[in-house]
Amino acid sequence: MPRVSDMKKRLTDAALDLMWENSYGTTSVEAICERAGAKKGSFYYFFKSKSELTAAALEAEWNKNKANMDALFSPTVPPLERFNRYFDCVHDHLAELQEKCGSILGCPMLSIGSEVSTQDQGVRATVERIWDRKIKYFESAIRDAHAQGLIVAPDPQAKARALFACYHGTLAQARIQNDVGLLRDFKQTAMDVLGVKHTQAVSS
Amino acid sequence: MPRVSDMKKRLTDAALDLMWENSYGTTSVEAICERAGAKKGSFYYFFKSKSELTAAALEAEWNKNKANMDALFSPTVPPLERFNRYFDCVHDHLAELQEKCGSILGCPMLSIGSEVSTQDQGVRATVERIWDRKIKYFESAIRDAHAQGLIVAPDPQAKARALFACYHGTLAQARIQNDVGLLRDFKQTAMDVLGVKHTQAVSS
DNA sequence: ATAATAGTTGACTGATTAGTCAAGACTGGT
DNA sequence: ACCAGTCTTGACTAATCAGTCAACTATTAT
Repeated sequence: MPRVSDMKKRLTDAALDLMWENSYGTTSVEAICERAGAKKGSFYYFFKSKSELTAAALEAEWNKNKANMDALFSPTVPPLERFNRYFDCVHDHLAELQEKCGSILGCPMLSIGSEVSTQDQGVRATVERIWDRKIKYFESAIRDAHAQGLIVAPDPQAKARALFACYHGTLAQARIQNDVGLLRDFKQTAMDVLGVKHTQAVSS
Repeated sequence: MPRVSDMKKRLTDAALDLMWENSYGTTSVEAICERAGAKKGSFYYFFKSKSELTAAALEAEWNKNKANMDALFSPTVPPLERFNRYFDCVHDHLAELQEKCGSILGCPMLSIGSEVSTQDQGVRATVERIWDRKIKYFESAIRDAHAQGLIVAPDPQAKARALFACYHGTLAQARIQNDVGLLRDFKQTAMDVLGVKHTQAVSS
């Protein structure tokens, strides 16, 4: 069997970078190719459309982050501490990206998903699928916190979805206002949403 | 003085409709003109770019909604009840739009703002400016609720910003998942964020 | 070494895009 | 009636876009 190529990965990486920093709509196939060092023919050898590439890029991003998520939300970590570590991790990552590109970029899945949701069911469904996986981390931590009496959450899934939505709203605001401030304050808001009894019980 | 025209309003209305249902990027000047019944020359008579039109459309939308916001957040209404009425109002509006176009559309300023934030400072700043006005309604209601001992919110502005972000996250999720469910449940989440003592104290 | 296969290339199409412009049409105040 | 000024028109440019294709090249298992 013949030559092997890392072009597929280069293309998905380039696409996610550009779409995250700018948007889905303003990221042209040409620009993706240029950043990936590919010609358009190569692009269409691997993907049959920009839409399909985007779905692949989001899945690839998930696979890159999964191990880290597993570590952050390890059952060996106290449940509320998992959230603190996760929020810190995202905050630090976005702050680092801000130094490179000058902007707080928020969550690429929210930006892309909101942009294409009424027009591209493939990408929309991919975002939904990945989010369902991410929410499971929240749900499990909430269930553990409830079992330990740290919070009252008779419906962990609903609570997880609510917190997930609140967090993504905060990420979106941080992007639009280009301000990490809200992100830093979110840990407190999260504890409010979770209904934690005594705030200062959880350290960072 | 010669003829008067409602074309400016027709154009901003058409633009907001299309951008809300689809996106900023996929809404072409041609499409806006077609819906408004204008030719491209008219468009560029009133606006010098799509970006400028968008800012004008968002401001026009604000002016359309302001009176309603003033009524919903009237100081004559019990403070926590203001939120309930506001969330109901947005919910009903989005549900009605869903019947027309098949999708839950979320908040246009979040969708548009997130899409253009790194590329169009004019539109970005417009979104920020309008949001600052909207947050004032939240802030005032929170301050009143605090004064009445319904909640503990020593920093009403921060609390208002946090709640605003959470709500917009929920709107974004509702759009991407095309599901009103989260929106219906948000009233409870809002009470959690606000730190309301007894949930059922507020009726709807 | 060679052939089957995976990957690459660049030139191409046709559609769509934002934005321009000069000429003309309509209308309200006088 | 008529004109100043507001608005409308349609044809235009030049750029960019997604996507196609046939020919080509590099690799690797045998």
